Amino acid sequence: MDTRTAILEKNYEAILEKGFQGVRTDKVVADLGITKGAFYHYFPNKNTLGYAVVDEIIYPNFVGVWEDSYNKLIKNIDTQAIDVICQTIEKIASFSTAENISVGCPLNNLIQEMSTIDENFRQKLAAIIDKQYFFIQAILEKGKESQQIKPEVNSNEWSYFIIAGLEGSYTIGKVKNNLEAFQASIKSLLMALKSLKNI
Amino acid sequence: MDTRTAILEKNYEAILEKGFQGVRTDKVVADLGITKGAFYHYFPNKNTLGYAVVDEIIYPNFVGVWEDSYNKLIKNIDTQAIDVICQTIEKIASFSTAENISVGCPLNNLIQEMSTIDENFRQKLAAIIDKQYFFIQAILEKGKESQQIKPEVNSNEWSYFIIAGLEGSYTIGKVKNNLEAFQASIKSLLMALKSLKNI
DNA sequence: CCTGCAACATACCTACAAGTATGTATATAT
DNA sequence: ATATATACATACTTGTAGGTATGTTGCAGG
Repeated sequence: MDTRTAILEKNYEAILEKGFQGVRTDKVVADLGITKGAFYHYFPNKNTLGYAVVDEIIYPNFVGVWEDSYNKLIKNIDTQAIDVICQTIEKIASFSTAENISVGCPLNNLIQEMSTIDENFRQKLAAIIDKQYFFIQAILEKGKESQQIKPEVNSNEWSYFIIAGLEGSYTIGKVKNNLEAFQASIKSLLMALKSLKNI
Repeated sequence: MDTRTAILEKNYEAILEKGFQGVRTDKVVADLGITKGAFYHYFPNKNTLGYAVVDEIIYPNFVGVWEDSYNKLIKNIDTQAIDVICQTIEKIASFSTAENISVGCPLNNLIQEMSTIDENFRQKLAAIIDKQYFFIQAILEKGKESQQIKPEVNSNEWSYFIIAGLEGSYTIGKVKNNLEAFQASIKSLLMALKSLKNI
């Protein structure tokens, strides 16, 4: 792996543990056997590193799953839209374990920490939410078109709420350091979604 | 107002703006016309100030609304449990404006920023969530007892999910710096809650 | 009236995070 | 073979956050 990628990924891990402001880039890259010089060769400053982590690691990770699900739905036209969403949520949730639940959701963490104090961060993180929203809303609209979903369901409101429910569940799991609480919250989210189905 | 309270409240405001780690306590108290000496007279260190903010400001604020609602319900026995919850959420949400939505939820912010890097913070913040959970679950159980709520509703799962939905909605509003997105998400939460009513 | 403590102010210290300046080895092009 | 750029390492600088040490003032109690 090239050095720049290694720096990015190690810092991503460090951000998960300590938060962006808590990261000491020189100590992080020391774990890679390299020094400050290498870091500042690839990144002009710490903030730029943070932006790169968001754009190159978090964005593809957090948008990709929803994009995949959307593609799955339009290819497989008889698939239930709500089921696709539920499966995606279950897939996302399955990455959480009792050991890692306390780190929370990387996206959520950065939003809370950085979006008020750095406008660049805010915009880049908002772009991720916007893309997630885009695909979820498209899925919901597909479901409404094919009469799988109740017509009174507002896809705009529900798209935001699905993201909110997910992120909020991470918050619960993180602060309680408890996987069961996270999963309990997710279960209600899934149940609420199933109630949107046309009977 | 006494000096200690003034220090607490000013720092609370600063934490909202900058996050706990971003707060410079000496600059904060300078706005009060006092100096570092006063701060360290009342607090042994910065972390202890943070704990006091959580215990003395955030806890009563964020638990109080749910406690009030619970008390309202048990006094007024013909009140609908779900309606009480929805009204409480609406009340909480009504504090958010286009101007302050970017600040996010103080509780949420601190959880994301501090709960992984300081176990004391985590426990104090978790205690708030636990109390909220306690009252919400009690309200849901009351509703189930009096057959206002569908029997298949799991009050444990839904209590967490209500908190998650609220906090997650704040996250959306904060990162998008957009009150409408926050309110849209809240609307879905309210709709989901109403679907729990026995018909 | 004087003693002692509460309630601050002022000045100082120390660690360290972020960044800079410079050096050097290796590869590549000419 | 030489020049040049890339990819780092090393050493240094600077600002400042957090905390300490030492005043100073005023008032309450004996």
